[in-house]
Amino acid sequence: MPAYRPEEIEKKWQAHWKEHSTFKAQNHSDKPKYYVLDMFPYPSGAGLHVGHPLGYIASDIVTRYKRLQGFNVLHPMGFDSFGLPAEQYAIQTGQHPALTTEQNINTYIQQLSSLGFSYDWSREVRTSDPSYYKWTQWIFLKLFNSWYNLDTDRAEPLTELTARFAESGSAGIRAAGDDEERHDFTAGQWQMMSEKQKLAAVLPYRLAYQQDTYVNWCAGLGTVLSNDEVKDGVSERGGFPVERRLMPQWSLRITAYADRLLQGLDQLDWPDAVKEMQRNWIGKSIGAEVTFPVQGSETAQIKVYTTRVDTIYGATFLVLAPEHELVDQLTTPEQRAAVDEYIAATKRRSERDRMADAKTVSGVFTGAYALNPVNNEPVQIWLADYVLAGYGTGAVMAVPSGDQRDWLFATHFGLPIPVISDAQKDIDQQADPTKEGRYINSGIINGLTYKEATAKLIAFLEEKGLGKGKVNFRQRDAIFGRQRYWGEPIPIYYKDGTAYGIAESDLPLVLPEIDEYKPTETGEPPLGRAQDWLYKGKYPYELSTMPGWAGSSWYYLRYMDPHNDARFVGEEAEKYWGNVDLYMGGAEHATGHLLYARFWYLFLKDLGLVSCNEPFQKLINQGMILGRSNFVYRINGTNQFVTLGKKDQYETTALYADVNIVDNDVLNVEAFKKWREEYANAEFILEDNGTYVCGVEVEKMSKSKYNVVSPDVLIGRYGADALRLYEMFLGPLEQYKPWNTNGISGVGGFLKKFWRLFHPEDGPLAITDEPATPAELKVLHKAIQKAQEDIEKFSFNTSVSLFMITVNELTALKCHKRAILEPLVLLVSPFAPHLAEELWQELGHEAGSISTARYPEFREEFLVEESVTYPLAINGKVREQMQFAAAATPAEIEAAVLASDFLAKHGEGKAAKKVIVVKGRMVNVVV
RNA sequence: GCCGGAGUGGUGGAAUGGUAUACACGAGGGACUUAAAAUCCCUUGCCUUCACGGGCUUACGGGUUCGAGUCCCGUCUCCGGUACCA
Repeated sequence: MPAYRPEEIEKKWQAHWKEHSTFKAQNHSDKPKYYVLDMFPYPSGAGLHVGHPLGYIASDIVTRYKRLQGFNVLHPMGFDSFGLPAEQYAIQTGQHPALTTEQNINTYIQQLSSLGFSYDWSREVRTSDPSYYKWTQWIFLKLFNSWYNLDTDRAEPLTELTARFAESGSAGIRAAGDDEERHDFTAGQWQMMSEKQKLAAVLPYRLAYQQDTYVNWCAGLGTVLSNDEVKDGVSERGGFPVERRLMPQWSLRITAYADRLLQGLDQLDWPDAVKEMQRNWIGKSIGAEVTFPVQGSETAQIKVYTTRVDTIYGATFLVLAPEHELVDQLTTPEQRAAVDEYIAATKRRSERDRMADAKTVSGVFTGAYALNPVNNEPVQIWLADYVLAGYGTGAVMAVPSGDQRDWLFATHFGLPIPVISDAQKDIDQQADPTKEGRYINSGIINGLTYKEATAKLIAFLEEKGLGKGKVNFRQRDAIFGRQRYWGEPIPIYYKDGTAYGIAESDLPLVLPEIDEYKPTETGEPPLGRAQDWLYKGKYPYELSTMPGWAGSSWYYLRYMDPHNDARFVGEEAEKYWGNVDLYMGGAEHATGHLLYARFWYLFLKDLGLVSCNEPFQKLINQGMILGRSNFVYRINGTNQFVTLGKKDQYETTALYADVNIVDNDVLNVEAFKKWREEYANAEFILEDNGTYVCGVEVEKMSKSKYNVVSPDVLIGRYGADALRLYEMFLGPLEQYKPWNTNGISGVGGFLKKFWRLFHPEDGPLAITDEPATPAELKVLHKAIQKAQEDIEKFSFNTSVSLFMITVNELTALKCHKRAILEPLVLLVSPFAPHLAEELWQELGHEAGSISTARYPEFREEFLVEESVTYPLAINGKVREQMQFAAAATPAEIEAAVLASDFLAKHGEGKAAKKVIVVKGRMVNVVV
């Protein structure tokens, strides 16, 4: 083959790999295992743009490199194929989402294959496939049939709980979750209960449970959303408003695992940013719960949660969430109207308004007083919407001298702001939350330090039964139902209004066909339209489906043993593959998917079904590739467009121009006229050199900005190997960086030069068996050393530069020797696998065998130099260079430098005070 | 506000505390060509000088060091996350 023709060799090898299942991974091997995982995509209708493959390319390089290093590598791909877009499309067109999803997946597979990824496609999974979601449902049933025992600190089967109920009732059982939802009973009472009563008693213990919950209701999507699906008060998908609403919902008790999810982070090799985000999301806080009796009431009391119990003597009022259950009871007749008005006003305001308006202080006095438990002083009870019903106890003790929010509130309503520490300053200006100093005006803790005071107060409150130390988490349980069609049916049916899990032997519960993908007339979810959809022909099924993150919470386990229909993953396969060694994906999943997947893993671990501590040992977030948008400037009120350099002479409007008709920011004017009908007669004011120059902005790639670049076009023009190299060459993997198609010609040129080392003048293969020279060996081994170092630290951009430098040097040396070029093919093969596979075969190896070869061995001895060039500096400024034998000692070098005319030439007549010689590096003369 | 991350040529970026600007794009000049594409060669941080050379430069201001893009302190800007969380 003469010239480098990527279009030919890439198709050839892709077909070969497919036909020979080159990358099929075995579940039994003597080799050490390595599991490289990409976050699987949702197959959208738009297909891939150049930003998507970035992480896949990087993980494929690691995969191929690890194979050459002798590992048995698992590198699978699949599809997160349930989801809203397909369903929205179905609503509009009536097309079954399964159909469009299938088409989209086929496009994805075709595109991914054209990039030469070495996936083991025999392990592909799709979350919407019943043979897959059978096991998603199975895990749900396990959650449904488990509770969390705080004494053993793990999940246990519900049967163990009910056995204890039968033996000794609910006494002494410590379970994760809200005890307020549960009732106490004796063993005798339990035995007297009907089945329905028993199930009701057990429900609040389950790890998958149903309960009336405040949810994020999104009317635009017709469903509830979890916290991580809501951004800035609107839905992440579609940007529809979201409001708080009380609804019966299925939830998963992720809060039971909050502490373990927090602790586990320490052992993970993850970016600090992601770990920190998870820590913040879990939001552990250590404080105390304190009870304030209500003045004039025998029974009513208000529990507050505080992290600063030491400031309790400064608490001059309490603030309750407007939704607090005692509000009605507390409100005095005189304040009734004001309170009702305030609550109504709060309800009218959407979540978004409340957030946008965080600075405004609002609140209302209930008229009631509580008693501060440490000194029995009466404190006013107020309502304000800055207190959240869902966090802590829904009530706070306000300490205006120590908390800025309380300070603003007190200032606004003219409440007292007593000083409680001798270290507090400028209390009339703002709150001072200092923990320094000693307490004043603080009863039993006067004169104590922060630590002493906290301990003393908690002991005091515990003794009186009015408080206790308490740990709180910001994280809420995860809402698990969606009122949508295109998701896994929740395997629950109702008998006489009580929820039952369907039998495991009846799984999967297959998604039924329906006539339209909309809610029913009565407002039930779409599944309400299914005809005769009843368990055992008589019991109605749950109508909500699982959220998008259900299937993605365990897919990495299924890849280990994807065709097992007896178990979610075979025991042996799970033991062999263990957990994921390298997980590559976007940072946007930091608090959603990555937290849920860890939660499910810990749960499965508790049940003895998996064998590691954490699912993903190392995580890398690839950065996003941003689009580079181009603009044209239309003179207002005309169809005239003015070039960037002259636009300031006119009143213009910037309009997007498709980047595919712009080259180096120069607009192809004819293509622009043809691009859209309204531009057919456009006129142009050009630069003086006759071109139309466009404006530029870097922003996210999206259709509406006409800045999307498709990999297909670039592969057609430069080849997949060039695209792979170029995406890596753009910059550090984790960084955000703009796409600029122009640069790809650079790596294209590199590949051609590489090819010419084997095929001089683009002629036939011309490789010699001559022994390599020391200079050539040095180039090669420098490359082996650095390529290896770079891959180990995921610095692929520098690897590509390294290859370019290496090829430039070998070209200059006119090197066409097998001894140098054969190892070089191996070095390049993880990056440009098609080219490498072709050359490997030309070099006489079996077709398609490069991935089973061994990585070349680095040998230090070839790098040893006889002489070294030292830069000579005066006071750190380099002035000259001088050669020394590599073996020269620092003393010899110093003597030689001082003996030379170096100081005379550059020393400005000063004498040398000191000479620093760094062996092999440089010489610095201090004068 | 709080928590992360980042600021180096026209652009993407490189640099174990040791010759800043590698590699590539773009730009300028040239060769080949009737011309274009492709390819190849040269120049390309800024200032100064006819030139040799010299000076300056890693967001800004300090510091540590023989020596700082790199370490420390302070300031500014940008990006991401998060936010009445008591």
